[in-house]
Amino acid sequence: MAKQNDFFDSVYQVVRLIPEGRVTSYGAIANYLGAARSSRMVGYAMNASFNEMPPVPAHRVVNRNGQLSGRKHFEHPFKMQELLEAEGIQVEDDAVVGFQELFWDPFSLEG
DNA sequence: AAGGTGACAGTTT
DNA sequence: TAAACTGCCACCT
Repeated sequence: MAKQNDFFDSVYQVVRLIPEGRVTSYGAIANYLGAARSSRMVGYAMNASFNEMPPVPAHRVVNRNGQLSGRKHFEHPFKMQELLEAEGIQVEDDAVVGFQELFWDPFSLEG
């Protein structure tokens, strides 16, 4: 049994479940993992997500305000916005337009 | 081994 | 109202 105890790996699995054209927040992922207090770790995990396989759609993860807080950690500061726009998500002032509407909750999978 | 870091979030001033 | 502070905890050096 592979030890999937790693918090990061758990985060990656959830992030990969984010549908295209949708976004979620770090806190939502942490909450889904039962670690609502570890929301910072979620973002921290994304920093290492670039080395993960398959690649994790980190661009679909924003903070609770819908701001692209982690855009500076991408290849280019604007890469995150481009990826979002490529999926039909409008980004304005480094924030997702209609974030609340595009927000995707991991719990929506269960029902 | 111990301390510092940080792509957040909630609370307080 | 907005801005600033603290808590938080798994990973990294």
